[in-house]
Amino acid sequence: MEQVTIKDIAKMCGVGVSTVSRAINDHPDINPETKSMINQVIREQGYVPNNSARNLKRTEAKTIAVLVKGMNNPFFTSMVKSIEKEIKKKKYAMVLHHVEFDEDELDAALELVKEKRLKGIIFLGGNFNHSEEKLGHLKVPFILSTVGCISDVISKNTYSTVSVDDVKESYRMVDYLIQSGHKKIAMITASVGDGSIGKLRLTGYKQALQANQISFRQELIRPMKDTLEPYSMENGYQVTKELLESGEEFTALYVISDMMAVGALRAIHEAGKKVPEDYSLAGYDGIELGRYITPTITTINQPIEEMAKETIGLLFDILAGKKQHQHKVFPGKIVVRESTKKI
Amino acid sequence: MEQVTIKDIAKMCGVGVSTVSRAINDHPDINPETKSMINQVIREQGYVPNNSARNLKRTEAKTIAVLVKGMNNPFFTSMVKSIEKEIKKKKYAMVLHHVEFDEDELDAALELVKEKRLKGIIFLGGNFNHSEEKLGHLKVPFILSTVGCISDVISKNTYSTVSVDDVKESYRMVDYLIQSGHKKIAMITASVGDGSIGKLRLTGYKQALQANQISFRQELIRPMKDTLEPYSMENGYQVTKELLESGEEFTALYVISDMMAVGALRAIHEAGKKVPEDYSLAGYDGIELGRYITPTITTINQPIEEMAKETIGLLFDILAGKKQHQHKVFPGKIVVRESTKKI
DNA sequence: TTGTACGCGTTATCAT
DNA sequence: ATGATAACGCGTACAA
Repeated sequence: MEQVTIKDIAKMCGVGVSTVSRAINDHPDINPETKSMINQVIREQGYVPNNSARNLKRTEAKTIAVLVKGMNNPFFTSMVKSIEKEIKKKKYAMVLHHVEFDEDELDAALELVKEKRLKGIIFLGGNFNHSEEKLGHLKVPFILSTVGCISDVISKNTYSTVSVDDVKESYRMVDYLIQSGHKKIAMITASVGDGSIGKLRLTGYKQALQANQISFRQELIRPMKDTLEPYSMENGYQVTKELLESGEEFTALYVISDMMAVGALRAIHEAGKKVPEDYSLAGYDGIELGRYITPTITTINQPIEEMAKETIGLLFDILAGKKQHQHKVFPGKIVVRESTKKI
Repeated sequence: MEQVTIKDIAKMCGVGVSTVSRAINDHPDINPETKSMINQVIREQGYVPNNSARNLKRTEAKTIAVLVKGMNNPFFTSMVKSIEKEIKKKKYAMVLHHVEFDEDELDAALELVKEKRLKGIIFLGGNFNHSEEKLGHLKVPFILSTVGCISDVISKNTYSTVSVDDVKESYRMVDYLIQSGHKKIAMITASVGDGSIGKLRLTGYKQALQANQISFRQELIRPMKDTLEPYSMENGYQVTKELLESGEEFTALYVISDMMAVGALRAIHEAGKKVPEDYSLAGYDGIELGRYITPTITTINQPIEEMAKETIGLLFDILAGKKQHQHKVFPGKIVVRESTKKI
């Protein structure tokens, strides 16, 4: 595997390595002729600079990383796209990295920082309950965007967050269902062990019930299955199926994510029932699919574009020393579509 | 940004760097006591080895890369998951890399090989029409899995392919529609410029028509829009909408991908028509969503699991020198669901 | 404008 | 079992 290096190119061109380096990196101090000659040879040889060596040598690179937990959720896909657009505007490079639900995003971040000389990190999704000690090792500024609850152990001024108020938005949705005449509202939420987003949204649910003098019934709360992929259609499908078969009465079903709501939709259909005639169905996230599926799904829309803008804007302001770490909360928007109705 | 290096750890432990290195990499020649002592310090300091330096020094790494073109298609997500499982079985590491539709996957591959010392590459999706010259620079074995047509300029024994026969499977689907009594079959295919998968599937369509003595009508062929994201729901939605508004008559609509079929479904619904009562609808890919949406979508199922297994198996056999490059074709399977009916 | 030489953090090789 | 040291491929300060 005789890989061609910068030295080989230099030799072939009869110049020094630094000259080749200058040609590659568009340095000013170089004769245009030598430069084009070198580029010619580079192309012929199919020479590609070794990124490892570059990263090793470079003191700082204009790159920021985006770490996504849970690649299956299309909500994050949209988020990443918006973020990427913003990063490109700033003439920075983005590296995208997925971590599985059972992986440690902080470990991944720590590695990436060393490897790529990152300027900053954006975490998307997941829970992020890490010890302060370990977090202390992460020296670059980072922003938690759409991340679940953060253990309050960590002082809030070491990082930023950008998200919607999950309790409030969840409240908004449940309250809307109640105002629509629903009293028996079932909910599919995160698994019991999950202390994050699922818990917050459940809190919103409880508050809405309480504010409307409806008593809370544990039987209506259905955690997603640990045995299936979290937030997946299959998970929503199975849980809904069990709910229906349990015979538990309800008129509305509030599902913690749109993807799961799609599964719920199918389970209801297969049970011979209709949405919204027999059951109203509400989701959360505002993914694209919710607008295309029939019936279209009533949901809480997270302002993806704005959140992405804010995330990047904030990160760069912090990098420039213009701002301190902050905790931005964006208002969600309830989008009423075909899957819910008044009763 | 004083990052702690292996030297610092060595100094702290009062040992040499090589000893630390041995501790990190589970080398045999090391005293268990020193090893645990070193690991202790490493944890305390939150030391993380620099991957760039490792990759630079290492002669070979047990990693293979998967390059995906078009991250929005859930079909690839499943494929990647299956592939990852297989790679892990072999005790190799996988690096996943997304490239946009307008990026050059070969450039990305060339970079990655140098940077990560890859053993092999798997390309997923896209077209892959590269010059033989440029392809020659890619020294590691690679496999094209579910990739569109490959320019026949390149000699077939420099790479492997694993895929279904797009012409045949497309034929199968269209023939099924014809056997179900459909004669006016509209099709949504790739944009005109795209000489890949779209073209092959169109060929299958034409052949099926011909075999059944149905004349081909250009008006029924609707390319996806270049202005929208390829293979997206929105694209399927818009194209179907135009098709319906054009007044062109048809009884079945065959869409080149399930994701676009979802968009088509919505467009038909909004036009006040029903699937399958007014129009039969068929997709291609066999994504999970097709089983959950109502009506469930008749489609061509690609045997993801088997293809993933074969892809990895083949790659490792080639690496071991046990096999030459091959071109495996898997049979697709038509899955008849609710979205089509006999007329 | 161009070339030489050093160092980035790590692993591999060789002594010890 | 352990330590010193030479690479790995590149960017860059400095000399020419």
